[in-house]
Amino acid sequence: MPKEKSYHHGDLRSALIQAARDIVEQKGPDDVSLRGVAQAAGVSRAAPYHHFEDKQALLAAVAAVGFQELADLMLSKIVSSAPARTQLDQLGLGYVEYGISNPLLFRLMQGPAFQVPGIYPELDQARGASATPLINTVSACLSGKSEQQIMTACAAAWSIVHGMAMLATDGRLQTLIDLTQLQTASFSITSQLELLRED
Amino acid sequence: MPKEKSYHHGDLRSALIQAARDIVEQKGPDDVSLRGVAQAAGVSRAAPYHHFEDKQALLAAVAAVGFQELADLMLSKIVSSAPARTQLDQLGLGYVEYGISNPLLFRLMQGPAFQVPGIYPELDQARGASATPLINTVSACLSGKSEQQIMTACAAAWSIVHGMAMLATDGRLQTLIDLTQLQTASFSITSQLELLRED
DNA sequence: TGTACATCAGTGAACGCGCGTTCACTGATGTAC
DNA sequence: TGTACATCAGTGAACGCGCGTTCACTGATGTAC
Repeated sequence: MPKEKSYHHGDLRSALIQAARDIVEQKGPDDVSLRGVAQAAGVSRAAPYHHFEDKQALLAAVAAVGFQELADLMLSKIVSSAPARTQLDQLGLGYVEYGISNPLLFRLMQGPAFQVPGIYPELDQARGASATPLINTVSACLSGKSEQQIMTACAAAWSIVHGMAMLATDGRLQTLIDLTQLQTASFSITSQLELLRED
Repeated sequence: MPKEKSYHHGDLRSALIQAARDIVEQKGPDDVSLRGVAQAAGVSRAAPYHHFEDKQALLAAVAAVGFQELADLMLSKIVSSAPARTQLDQLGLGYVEYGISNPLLFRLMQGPAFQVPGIYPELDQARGASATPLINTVSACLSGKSEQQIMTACAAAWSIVHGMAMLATDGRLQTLIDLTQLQTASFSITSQLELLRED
């Protein structure tokens, strides 16, 4: 989309985010270098500094894109006519699926550096947006319950999908179960939990 | 325990693991340098190479210690006279508690580099030992159920405690619930899950 | 018990590398008149 | 419409740094006789 051989790039900021994202997914968050990103974008080493304060700011922008995509995927899984509890399953599967589809980007997003609020507002907003649907749906499932019960249930629901995503992206879950069953629409996360109840 | 001013250290291998562990917990897995570890152990930069093939091997040894501690803590939480389902809660709380108590070491242990089996046998064994109690206890809970059902329940149980530990160490769970309730013996992980059932 | 010698666990200096970042610069763009 | 000029987005060279690792070395240890 940019002009073929212009001195100015046209949309270098987006190109850098995309290049960084590709490198994160190919080599892992720890092996991303600003020089490599600049090279992949076909630009000099110093060019990124016209668009990002430093390396961390670029990675934060990548993480923000990830959170937006995560929220989009989760919401796209919801069948709005379904009961709340089914919607919760759908959201959860979206969460896990995103992690499995973008394992190293997911790792970047979950890194400790990007959990601290107040540093990158864009990231804060995207992170928050990815949490909202889950909270809303759990609330819908437990309407009438106390605020504390709802929050605790949110923590449990979030924990299980987060744990699944993390373990699966590490290949650790595969020693126990066949991951492809997670991708099928008929699989229900919450119903698996019932196995753990006393019976 | 080593002689006060000997040329030879005495037990440098253990001292390096301990020093590395301290630095991991203080500065994070990504900011550990072999030079820093050597310095912390009061030894020259080259000394570690007499005990570890390279930096990665030292970190693998640190991770192995972590998995051993994790397994020990989980097992220590079990009250053997309790019903299997209670034992499962106890194990799970041990898992979460270890993660919260050793957040950065826990992160190191869960890093992708140390999930690949066959490279560091000692690490493989420790990692396996930390998984066994969970599998055994879930099996006891679901005796009579199919192998696949048991494995799926293992995956669910592991996922939730893993997710809780990871989210809690990032400070993300604290926005929802008060973590101190996790530390109380009366808190039951599996019973929280029941909130998510339809009712 | 004493001595020669192999082995082991340290030292200290150095190598080479990739990295984040800075700086003076230059070409392109857009705007005021 | 044409020109002067401020501003912006690039370049390329360089700085300094910390790192993992290697290598020849040396002091301590332990063992054979």
